[in-house]
Amino acid sequence: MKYGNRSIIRLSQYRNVLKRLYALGFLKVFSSNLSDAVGVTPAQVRKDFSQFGIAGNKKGGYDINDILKKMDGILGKDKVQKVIIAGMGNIGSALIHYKGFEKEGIEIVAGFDADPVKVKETGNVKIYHINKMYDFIRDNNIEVGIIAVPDNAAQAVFDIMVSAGIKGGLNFAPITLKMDQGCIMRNINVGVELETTIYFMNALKKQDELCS
Amino acid sequence: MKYGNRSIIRLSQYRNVLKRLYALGFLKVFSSNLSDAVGVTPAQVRKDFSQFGIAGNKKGGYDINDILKKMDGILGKDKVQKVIIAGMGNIGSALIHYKGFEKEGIEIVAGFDADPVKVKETGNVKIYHINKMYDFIRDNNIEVGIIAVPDNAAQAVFDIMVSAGIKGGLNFAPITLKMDQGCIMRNINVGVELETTIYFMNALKKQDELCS
DNA sequence: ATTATTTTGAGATATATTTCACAAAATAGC
DNA sequence: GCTATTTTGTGAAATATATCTCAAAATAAT
Ligand SMILES: NC(=O)c1ccc[n+]([C@@H]2O[C@H](COP(=O)([O-])OP(=O)(O)OC[C@H]3O[C@@H](n4cnc5c(N)ncnc54)[C@H](O)[C@@H]3O)[C@@H](O)[C@H]2O)c1
Ligand SMILES: NC(=O)c1ccc[n+]([C@@H]2O[C@H](COP(=O)([O-])OP(=O)(O)OC[C@H]3O[C@@H](n4cnc5c(N)ncnc54)[C@H](O)[C@@H]3O)[C@@H](O)[C@H]2O)c1
Repeated sequence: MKYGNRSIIRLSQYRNVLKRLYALGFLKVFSSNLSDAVGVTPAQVRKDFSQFGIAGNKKGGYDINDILKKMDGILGKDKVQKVIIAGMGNIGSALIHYKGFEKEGIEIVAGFDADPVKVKETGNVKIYHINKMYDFIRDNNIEVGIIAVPDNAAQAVFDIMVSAGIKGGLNFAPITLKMDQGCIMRNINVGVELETTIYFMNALKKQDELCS
Repeated sequence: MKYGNRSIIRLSQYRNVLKRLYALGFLKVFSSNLSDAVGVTPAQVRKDFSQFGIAGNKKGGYDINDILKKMDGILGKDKVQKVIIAGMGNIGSALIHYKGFEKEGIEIVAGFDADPVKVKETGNVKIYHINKMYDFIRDNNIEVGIIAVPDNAAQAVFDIMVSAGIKGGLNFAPITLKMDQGCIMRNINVGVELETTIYFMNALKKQDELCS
């Protein structure tokens, strides 16, 4: 079964909310509760769930524990996913120090950098020189990589990742990586996000001016 | 004129590529060049451009300088956009130290944090205590804010931002902010992005197994 | 000057995504 | 047990987004 892009994004969001609800002691939830929390319509929630084969109880809503299990299955949350990061600058360090991934079953296992000053092979999560990345990926069967190097280094670093066995991950560099099928990278371009937001802010302002 | 969400995102991407091309001395570009660089189809580029009222020359392609001017107009790049950040932890510091926004006409003018240790009212971009944020936004007519505080503080901090005059920005906290019309926040949820990527990686793997 | 080639521009078509609308099921109240 | 109420589940309709196709324009070649 193949699900839509958007549906999977929302699935992950639903799951985050549900885990919090469950931790608070809640046992069931209505589509309208979830829709409020995630910022979509109730119909969207029900449509998504129906697509995922997640069933509720008419009048009784959905059983949180039940649907969390189903979601974990769909998202492949049965095993911890090991992730590496290339580039230990601003973004790379922020990610490697973030405590929030662990409880999502995502473990950052190592960082890599070309700058010897950044290397730190002691401590909790070790930072190695970039020329050790290929072997590390191979030896530890890493499949997920994060690109946090400057744009001009991104493609080269990514190519090494792929040749070593990386199958996907995130790219923070403001370029579009070239890759073959069989590899899935998602771009996070903060600059573009900001520009886009500012555009829609301006558009909204103009619209308001027209109405008044 | 109202443009689609996706088109504006791509517009910002096209613009990034075009600025690089122009810096390299290129004067014109074909839809297929741009589509390669941004990872879309040439038809998509032309459709977007036609929607934006950006015209090219049949056989000669598009004049980079020309269309950059047009894009700047659409994206409101005539003036520098001042931005503040709430939360000077991992993500907040990464953003405030990033040098790449300036050349996009985006200026991070201040950071704010509840932790007195993080406050640093000397230096290039100053970091103030969060209780100075309201006045700062008011006094400096700031309209764009970035939320980089923990999830449980995000809504409260955002409400202060809005009451002081913020009209939009980015939210890195993994929650959906409640807001009225007239305000546009874009969520950047790294955890969700990673989960989604991993899902599609697994889906791709399963598919490959079937084919082989 | 004529012909061949390239590339845009846009209507038509296809696909993806969201919302609507309401019957059917489950529960609660009396 | 019967009735009223709530909420799901899902086709159908609406909207949004992307691709296809090809005539027309611009240029290059001969
Ligand atoms: N920091 C931000 O807020 C921000 C915002 C938007 C986009 N980005 C993008 O994210 C990426 C990282 O940004 P940053 O601010 O962390 O940059 P940074 O300069 O702080 O860090 C980059 C790190 O990569 C290392 N590096 C350089 N070449 C390398 C190579 N070939 N192999 C391994 N490591 C190498 C550098 O030594 C450095 O430590 C950049 O592409 C940037 O454009 C960052
Ligand atoms: N760092 C990451 O890689 C990452 C990844 C995904 C999501 N996030 C999200 O981004 C946000 C920031 O993450 P982080 O890693 O930078 O966290 P962090 O804990 O490093 O930083 C948070 C900062 O906010 C400050 N703060 C707390 N309450 C505040 C308040 N009421 N007003 C002002 N400041 C306050 C803290 O003092 C701290 O400096 C969080 O919501 C987190 O879930 C971060």
